[in-house]
Amino acid sequence: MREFYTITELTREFGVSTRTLRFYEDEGLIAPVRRGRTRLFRPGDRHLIKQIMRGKRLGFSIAEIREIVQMYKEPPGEAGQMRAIVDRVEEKRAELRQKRKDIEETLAELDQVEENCLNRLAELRVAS
Amino acid sequence: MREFYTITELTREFGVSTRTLRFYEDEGLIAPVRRGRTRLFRPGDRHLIKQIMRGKRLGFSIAEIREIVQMYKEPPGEAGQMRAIVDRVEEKRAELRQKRKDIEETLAELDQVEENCLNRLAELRVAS
DNA sequence: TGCGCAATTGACTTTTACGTAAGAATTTTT
DNA sequence: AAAAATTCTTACGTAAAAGTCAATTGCGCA
Repeated sequence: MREFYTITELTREFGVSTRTLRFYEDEGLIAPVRRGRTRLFRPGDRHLIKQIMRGKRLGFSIAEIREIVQMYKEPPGEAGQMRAIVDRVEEKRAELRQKRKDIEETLAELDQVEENCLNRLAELRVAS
Repeated sequence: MREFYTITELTREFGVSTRTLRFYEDEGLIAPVRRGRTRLFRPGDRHLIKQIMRGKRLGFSIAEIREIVQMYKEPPGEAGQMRAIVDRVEEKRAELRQKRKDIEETLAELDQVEENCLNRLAELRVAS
């Protein structure tokens, strides 16, 4: 695994602009190290960006994505903190399950649309 | 099934404002009938709103949602049109499958987070 | 050492998806 | 009928998530 990535390498890989990655840094989602003023992205940063993109595809806001990635990296703390995290994890899971249900329903309706189209095509073939 | 719903009935059911429903009408997502100037929403409109909310939860933009609901109601046309719709349906399905994959991955990572927390809690209990 | 390219910061702009407020018209309630 | 509530249109405002532009800065290299 490579030690560092430049910002443009990652913009190409993920199909985003440099502005976007810098914006995510401003927002506290990633924290690449610097050589002088130039950002150097490590594999960990790259993986974080992957998680951010996933969150974006699922329609989570930056704030929500921040919450999620913070859960990933929360250091082992005391019991109360642990329980709080477990609770927040369960909340997010509930949201994700809702989204999954929404997807299944939408897929089912699209199946219906396709079937109607194919039936219609069959009719046209008979009629002609 | 009721014949008509008022705008506030639906705002309460779906947890949105009247502004939002009027906005969706401006955007061509719904087209309630009128009695005078007042909007009357039929069951079909209500169902459309349900689909819109699903789209929103999945992070689709208004433009994307418009595309989807238009596929639902496209009237039976000629063969070329049918094939075009089938293609667009397949595109949307691909997007939805990607989202579903994103959900599975996120759920798996959240499971991991929870497990770490529970392990940590167990450790704390032993140590005390 | 001078050139060009990539990277940086900062400021301003844009788009999306509504929120909010004003004022008039209708409808409903008392 | 008068008061209260709902709805309407129109218009301006705003937060989030970047896009765009300008003015540097620094690195690789011929």
